[in-house]
Amino acid sequence: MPDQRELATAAALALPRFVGSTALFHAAVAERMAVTPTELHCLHLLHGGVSDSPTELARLLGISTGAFTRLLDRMERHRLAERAPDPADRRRLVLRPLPDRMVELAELYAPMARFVGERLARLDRRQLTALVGFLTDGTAAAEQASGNLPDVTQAITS
Amino acid sequence: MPDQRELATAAALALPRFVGSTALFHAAVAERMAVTPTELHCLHLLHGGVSDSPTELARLLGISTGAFTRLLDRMERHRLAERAPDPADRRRLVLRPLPDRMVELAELYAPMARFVGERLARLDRRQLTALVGFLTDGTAAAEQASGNLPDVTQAITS
DNA sequence: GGCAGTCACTGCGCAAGGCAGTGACTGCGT
DNA sequence: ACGCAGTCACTGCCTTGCGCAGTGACTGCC
Repeated sequence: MPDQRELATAAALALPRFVGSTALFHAAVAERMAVTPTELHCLHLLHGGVSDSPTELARLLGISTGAFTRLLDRMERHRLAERAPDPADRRRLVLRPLPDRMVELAELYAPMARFVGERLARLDRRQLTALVGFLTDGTAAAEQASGNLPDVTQAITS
Repeated sequence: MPDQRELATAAALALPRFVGSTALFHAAVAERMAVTPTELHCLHLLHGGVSDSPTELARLLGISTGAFTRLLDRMERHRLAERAPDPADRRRLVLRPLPDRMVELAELYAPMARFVGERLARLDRRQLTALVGFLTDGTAAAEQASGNLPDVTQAITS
């Protein structure tokens, strides 16, 4: 019977592996759809309503706006998304996800979606709250940490 | 006050964002160390004792063995790891992580490590158990699903 | 003792992405 | 009103990580 401390250590070790294997799964799905992982990632952001702005999406994907233009070219060619003019600002674009290949996508994600669904259904309120809190705060922490990495040339700020 | 169902939905939505932002954070750390994200990922697997075999690591990283050879070249050049002959099988190699840049790495990870540590310390046993279970089972599910994706050409298996 | 299988490795080609520059457009300042 | 700095998506050019297919070295099974 593991104590609190051992559990925390186990969680800290399991976390990076989970992220790694999940990323690999995404890559496998992308390959099956004859699409790059970045395209798939962008499609998720688009479909999730996170943003529809090229510049913002490029930032979230961690690529330059130049690279994002080609990414969009590919996504249109693969019928994943489409460009639309922004009536409020003629410099900008508004991106829209296309439903074309969503069925295919949902099918590929089905096993994982089922796993997540079943696993979450087994948790009680307190456990779910903890999980959601950890994930959302972790997302914010990761985003903030990405843009504000400590200076490795300095000594450790004990 | 969200009910069980809303919490599960929130978790399902928060999960991919967490994975995405974490991957982006890793990429930022890698860039700071003048190293590719794949090198960093490999170093983690190596340092975590997951495996020290080139073929196995290539599989875990999702790249070919040929690409892994160049990856190793870079990692040796960057003083992240080194090759060593396997005395039991002269075809094989045994890889060893080098401690050289570990301090730098730990420093870059410090903010996230601190966040994770603090967040986990706030959870009770039941919550931690749920989190660890979700992560470990999720890792296994993702690995299995990667190698066994459903066939999208077939009709939906209602 | 031969032989299929596996190991790390290599030449070649591809394509995703960075960088720097471009034209179109915006809104602020005077 | 008008210029001007800033921002938008976009475009050549280049680098580079990776896949593919083939190679020599080595293993263990008949």
